[in-house]
Amino acid sequence: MVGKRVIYVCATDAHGTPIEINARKAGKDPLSFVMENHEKFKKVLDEFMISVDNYHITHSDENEKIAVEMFENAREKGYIYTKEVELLYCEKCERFLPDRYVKGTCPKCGAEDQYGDVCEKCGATYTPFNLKNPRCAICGSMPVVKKSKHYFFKLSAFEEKLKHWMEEAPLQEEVKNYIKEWLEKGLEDWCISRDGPYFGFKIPEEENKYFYVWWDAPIGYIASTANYCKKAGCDWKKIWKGESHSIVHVIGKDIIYFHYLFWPAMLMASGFRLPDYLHTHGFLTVEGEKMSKSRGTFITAKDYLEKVGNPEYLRFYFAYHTSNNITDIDLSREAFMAAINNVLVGNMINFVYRVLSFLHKNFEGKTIGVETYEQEEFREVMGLIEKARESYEKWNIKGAVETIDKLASIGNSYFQQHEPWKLVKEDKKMAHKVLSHSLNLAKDICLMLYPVIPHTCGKALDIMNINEISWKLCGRKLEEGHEIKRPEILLRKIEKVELF
RNA sequence: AGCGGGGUAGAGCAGCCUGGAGUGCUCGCCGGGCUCAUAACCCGGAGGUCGCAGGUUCAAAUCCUGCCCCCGCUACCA
Repeated sequence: MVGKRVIYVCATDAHGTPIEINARKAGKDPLSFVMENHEKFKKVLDEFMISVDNYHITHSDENEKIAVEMFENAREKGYIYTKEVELLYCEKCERFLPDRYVKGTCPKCGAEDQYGDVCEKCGATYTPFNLKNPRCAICGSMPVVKKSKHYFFKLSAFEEKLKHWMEEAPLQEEVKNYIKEWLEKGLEDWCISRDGPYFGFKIPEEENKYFYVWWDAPIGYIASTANYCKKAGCDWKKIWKGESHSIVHVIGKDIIYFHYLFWPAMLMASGFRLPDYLHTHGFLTVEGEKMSKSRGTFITAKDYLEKVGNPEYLRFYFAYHTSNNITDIDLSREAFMAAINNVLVGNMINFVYRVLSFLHKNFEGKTIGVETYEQEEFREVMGLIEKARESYEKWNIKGAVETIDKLASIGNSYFQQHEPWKLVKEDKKMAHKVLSHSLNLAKDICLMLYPVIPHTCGKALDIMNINEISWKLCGRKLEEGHEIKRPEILLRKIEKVELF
């Protein structure tokens, strides 16, 4: 909208132990299991109007090729080595067990049924070897200790470079503080291989060893770009190795260290450029609690569509609550209703509609020429338009929405003060001026809110006969005689929410 | 346990870095107004010992120390 070209790539994360195990439980092979998910995700993106330019999957030819290349590249430079390690092995399942697949009694507080790496009761951390009465989380039998050779990535070699990058890059302060801990503690080398059975890419020259999912998952960003470029005719290497583009990642706070430590180190090791910015957001809670299947507060995108319907309500709710920090955002029935009914529909959309409706009924939908935003009531408007743009650019979406909401309040207030419904009987020309000013503001509100609710704003802009969705139209007056179409209700309030 | 984030009106936030009267925003609540608009909109109001206790300072929500509570992470779960 501001004239910059954006390539938005993403992918389904296909690999890992849980996928392999869940597929098996469902009686499916991992690939078809994952492809089913992939199709579902694509559908959800589509239904929520998330316009990803390329939605790929990490189990792809491009990704395997680049993952292997980056591995070979790092190996040539001496950043990869192998080491024998002792791991727990389940003889019945014939597999090595990741920490989370071992359960037992906490060695510290004696709490039963705890994971192999952390006790949820007392918070102690340990290795699965310390766990009392260890059991395989899949079949329940007693695991044995078994040796295996594994590949390690020399993360420790990148400590200084990462420190430097963290200091220089304009990243969120909370995340910098958080990551400092790892850097100050000293980085350990990172095990990047897993024994089969595992769903992933095979490591070259190995029989039964696979890349750990977090090796190839972030490479999926590059692979998705490569896949896009194949279709769009661009050069992914220029994007990921040159300076022609900015690279921005958007992630949740649970995967911070993969993206701020391991991933940049991987890129450095194999001659890629680093991301320019990473935007990290918090978790979604429901009624103040973690989403929980047993409490019935586990909501999927599909549940939402079935129970509430309009994806724009949720888009707006998230936008209205997402600021540029890693605080969790809470989805509660009451807050949801208030945001949609009072803020979005009541204030913002209502202003747009009352203007369209009045102009259509009284002036045949035509404006007269007015110099916009010069009078006292609109003193703040140009500044607010600029503020909204800045907020969007700084990933402070909430700030942008609040600013647009304020513009709607200015509009409503202006409309009320000038009472065009009275003026139209006494001084029709004056009333016409008021409506023309109001339409300019309504147009700007729709343009600015377009990224959040594209369907509704698109509909409103179409009624206004605005065909170009561009930020540069914000603050620009409509020509004398500009005509609108017959308006219709743009967005309705929610009667009730039965999400959970 | 260690580390990170947070604790500001009934709810959700901003303000804190770079001290200057609790300053602000949204919802909710109360009172009034308007009737163009989707019981929408406008004006006014009530409501807060800024988690607790100390300290620094002429002055602390803001800086320092200790404590309490909530959330998250702690590296082969992804």
